[in-house]
Amino acid sequence: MAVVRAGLSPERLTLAGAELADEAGFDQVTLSALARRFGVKPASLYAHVKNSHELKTRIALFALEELADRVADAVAGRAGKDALTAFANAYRDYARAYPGRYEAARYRLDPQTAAASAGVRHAQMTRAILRGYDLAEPDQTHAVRMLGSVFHGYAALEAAGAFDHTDVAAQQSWAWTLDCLDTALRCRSTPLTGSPTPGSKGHRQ
Amino acid sequence: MAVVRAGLSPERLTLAGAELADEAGFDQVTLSALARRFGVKPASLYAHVKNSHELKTRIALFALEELADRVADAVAGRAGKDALTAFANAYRDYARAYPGRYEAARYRLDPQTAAASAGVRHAQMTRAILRGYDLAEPDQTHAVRMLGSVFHGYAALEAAGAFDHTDVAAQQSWAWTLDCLDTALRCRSTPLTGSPTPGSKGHRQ
DNA sequence: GCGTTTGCCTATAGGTTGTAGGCAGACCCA
DNA sequence: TGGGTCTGCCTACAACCTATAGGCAAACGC
Repeated sequence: MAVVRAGLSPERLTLAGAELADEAGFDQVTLSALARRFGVKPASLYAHVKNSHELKTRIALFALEELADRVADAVAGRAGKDALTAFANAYRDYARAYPGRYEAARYRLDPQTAAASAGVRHAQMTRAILRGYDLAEPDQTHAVRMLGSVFHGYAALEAAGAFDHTDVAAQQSWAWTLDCLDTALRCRSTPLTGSPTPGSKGHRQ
Repeated sequence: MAVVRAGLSPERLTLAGAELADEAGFDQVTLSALARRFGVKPASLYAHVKNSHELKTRIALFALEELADRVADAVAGRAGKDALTAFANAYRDYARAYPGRYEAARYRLDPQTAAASAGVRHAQMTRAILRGYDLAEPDQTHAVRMLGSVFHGYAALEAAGAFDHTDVAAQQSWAWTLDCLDTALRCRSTPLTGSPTPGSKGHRQ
């Protein structure tokens, strides 16, 4: 019987796990299922990943990185509302195209792992977007959190099917929401002179 | 040996499951763990709940109901921004006080179960809040989704510890966000007369 | 008191996690 | 080319969770 090695590696396991997550859900990502996918016994995987938690952590880090790359691509060369929209769409599109990976990206990481993850790039890019809105600290931090909440919340609710029961397209609500955020952020901008009137267009860049 | 019946019932199992979720996380809610909590064998629970999925569904429905009750209490007799803040705080406070139940409330329900759940009350109450902002359809639906996204997103990110790394209190960002939402919604209101505020592109679908 | 129902039990099977140790092909070097 | 080592996947096993089937005794109705 020709014994052919499966060619396992942490990277291949991570990628296959991400694919499995997209197909069956992140909670279905198990070492047994992954072993079946490679035509291998479960115990063999322990030579490449320490345990189930490490595998999931690797998938989470991979997804965070991939998402950050896409967002970075999307916002390159854009500013203001244009950048906000590009960022938001890249985010939502990823969550829709790769639901399992997106779910993985929300896997709880221990603090130091999180600090070394692409999660920090996400925060940095969000701050970059906000440069177009002239927000001083701590308002900028507040805005980072608000945007993160909206993006994640929308993706999560949409994925959960929460928008399926009403006959209004999720796409339209998304556009409306982004428009609303842009307006709100411009209202909050701190122009060098003049009164902060609602709807002031004092954002540079 | 005095045989004392444990007094199991679907309701007691649901409540105990909710408590277990708050203590150890919703993913740790297992029939075995629940059986241990009652000093009973796992198989005994199958006389009261069909399987693990049904138990989790019951906990989810319970949490949705409980959360809806709290929100209803909070918004009673309030309107406008006052109501918005009360709604939002009731929501966030619940997520912080009962993280496991809140997680359970996001458990994926099949469509008809969801339609019969307290989830519809949540949507109705959100619409009630928005009566103070004079939004015509489909803007009202858009706003319902945006608010839901922010509330859920903020609770989820906060629970995940996403706000722990920056030295700005989550409470302040929360207040800022609510203020921002109030402003944005007022900008979007459709007064009987007067010019649309800058930033609104007359999106009436 | 008798029969039925209720409530939890034991026994059992299958699936997933994780550890320990074995074996053979692949690789390195002389 | 041959010998030694390393690598990669294996079997075996123990523990835990889910789920089903069937048993037994207390509780209940009359």
